Amino acid sequence: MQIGQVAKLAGCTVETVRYYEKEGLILKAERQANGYRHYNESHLAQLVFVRHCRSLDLPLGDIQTMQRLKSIPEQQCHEISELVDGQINRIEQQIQSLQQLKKQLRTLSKTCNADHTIGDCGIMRSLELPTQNGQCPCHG
Amino acid sequence: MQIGQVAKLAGCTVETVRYYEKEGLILKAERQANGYRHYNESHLAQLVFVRHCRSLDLPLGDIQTMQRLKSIPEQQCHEISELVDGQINRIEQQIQSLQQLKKQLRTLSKTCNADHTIGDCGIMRSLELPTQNGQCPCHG
DNA sequence: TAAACACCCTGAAGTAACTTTAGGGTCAAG
DNA sequence: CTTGACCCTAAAGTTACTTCAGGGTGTTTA
Repeated sequence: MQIGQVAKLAGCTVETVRYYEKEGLILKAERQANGYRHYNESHLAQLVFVRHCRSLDLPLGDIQTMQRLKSIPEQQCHEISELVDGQINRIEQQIQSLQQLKKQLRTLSKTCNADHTIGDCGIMRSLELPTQNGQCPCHG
Repeated sequence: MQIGQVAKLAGCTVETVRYYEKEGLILKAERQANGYRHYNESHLAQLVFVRHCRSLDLPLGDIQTMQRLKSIPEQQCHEISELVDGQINRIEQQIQSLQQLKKQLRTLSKTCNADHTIGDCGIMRSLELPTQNGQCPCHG
């Protein structure tokens, strides 16, 4: 199969497939006589694996590690769960900081609750204050 | 004041200050005889404004717009709240997708709850499945 | 007086994971 | 024989900085 088909089956673009090949995340495709890349089932499996990991936002470096581990199936698997758990922790931290951001933005938004001019706008006034020492409503 | 001081007061690095100048987010600093940048209170105010916006993760483009608006204080301020509300929406979407990610990762993590080898690891097996049509536990 | 040290300068490259652009070749159908 | 759908490469762009290489300035201290 050609790159367009393998990309479609894996749910990504052809550019992404070429990018993964260049970065060594999937094996280099064989070439047809005309120079087009040719893919088989095992290429597709690799690509599906990478995309599955990326759908969980695992970094490409972690995916490389996963693939290395996959090639030694007799080894104990704790490294795998460590990678996944590490990702869970990162995601949780991101959620926390986004929730704080949202709270701050909501507070800020409320300082402009009426129809008025920019010169009188509470949002603008707040943004002119430093974020330290609780001088502004959002970081108060 | 010199760049190191203004950076310290605004809570960022000198590199960031130079970067903002290059990008036109703050006015170009005057230069001393030795070529060092020289800052006054209004430079500091600009920098504080930019850093305040950035602490809310507003994109630099939005901050540019904010500054343009600040220069026409007689205009109605709805554009300001639109920018802030747009940011709130983006943040909320990010939180949503991160929470889904977390759920998927938790589900995945549970498929490896015992001491075993990589060849038998439920995580690895799940990652080999495509994410569409609920064939894997995490995207089921 | 010279060395050490804390500042400052520029321009370019690096970061993550792609995406976009520019410029072009291949192949089947009409 | 041209149109349209495919494929190719290399390089630059995306975001908001950070890091690096290489070098100047200014004060203090031995």
